[in-house]
Amino acid sequence: MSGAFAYSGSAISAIDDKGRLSVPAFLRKNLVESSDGRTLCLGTHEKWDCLVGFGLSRKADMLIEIDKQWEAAIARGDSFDKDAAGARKFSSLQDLSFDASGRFILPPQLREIGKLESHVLFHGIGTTFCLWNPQTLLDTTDDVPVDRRLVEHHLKEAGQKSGGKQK
Amino acid sequence: MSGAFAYSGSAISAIDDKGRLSVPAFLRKNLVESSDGRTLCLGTHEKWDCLVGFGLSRKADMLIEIDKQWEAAIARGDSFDKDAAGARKFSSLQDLSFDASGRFILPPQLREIGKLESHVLFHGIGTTFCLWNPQTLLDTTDDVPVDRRLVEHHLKEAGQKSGGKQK
DNA sequence: TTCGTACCCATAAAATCCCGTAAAATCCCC
DNA sequence: GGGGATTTTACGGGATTTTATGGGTACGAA
Repeated sequence: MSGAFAYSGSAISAIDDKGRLSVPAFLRKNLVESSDGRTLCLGTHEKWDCLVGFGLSRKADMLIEIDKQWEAAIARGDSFDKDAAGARKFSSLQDLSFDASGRFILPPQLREIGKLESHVLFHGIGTTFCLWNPQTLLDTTDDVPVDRRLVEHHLKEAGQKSGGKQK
Repeated sequence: MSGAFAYSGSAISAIDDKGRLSVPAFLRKNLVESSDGRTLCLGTHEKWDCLVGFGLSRKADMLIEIDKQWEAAIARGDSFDKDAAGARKFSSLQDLSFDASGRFILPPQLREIGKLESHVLFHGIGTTFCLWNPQTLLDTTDDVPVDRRLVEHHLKEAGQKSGGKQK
């Protein structure tokens, strides 16, 4: 079923002057399969200071999930606020399509909330992946289990590139 | 089935002097599919201080939901007033059609009830979407789970635009 | 006639597509 | 298993198309 996608790995990617950035190649295949096209769902993370992403099919799963909860509740005679559940899950989610070369436009709201500046660290965590400002990830005091050495490596790499280009 | 439409994301849209406003592009495709044409169903929200919208096909789903509630109630030995449920769901609903450029006229009653003034925040919550006065949404004490940062961002954006234009 | 509404045109801004390039990853043949 | 050849990637930049929105106009109902 659609839950068969396990996102893993990490990579860094730059945001250009037009606000575009490319989906790292290692996520792209998964996204294309899971979305039946080049679509990426992006939203704010409920707890962490980053964005979350996944393919379209996960949205359908979320809808089904809510429906199941509702049915279970009415069977018990309990009330269940579908709209509240939906708002929590869907309100920040945007469907973005990326072009043949793998790039999409990062909407300014999400960019601001995710504190994303010049570089974005993509970071698979299983059913979803996260988009971090690498510095934020290093500085965070939240309990985000990542190997800091990896982040530092990516940061160094990104620094070299942009450092080399800014003449 | 028709429930395949998951409305998500948010955007702000302005009401012009004629009372027209445009359906944000990200909702339009869904609406056209779900309505087999350019139709939008709009009504008041049962609990929140906003309007609800969706495509035509959702009306059939709502009937099914009421039926499920009724069946669940019978199974528990409770009573369930289908007519009351129907009235709650359907009486405020209007089918509106939007033109080729995506605009429709907001009926004055709905506009008043939804407290909609110059700008409307469209806000997908899964099977439906909401139309809020952004300020009302920020001020609300109801349990409406939204990322306030998003609403604030949209408000700021809208303020800049209209602020710049009002000479 | 006069209002309300659908339709048409115009425009600026934003999103999408297309083409080019250089670096990195992959292949492949001896 | 090395090293050049080919393919993929990550970007930059320009051209085209879609949006959001203002404003006019014609048509049907009151």
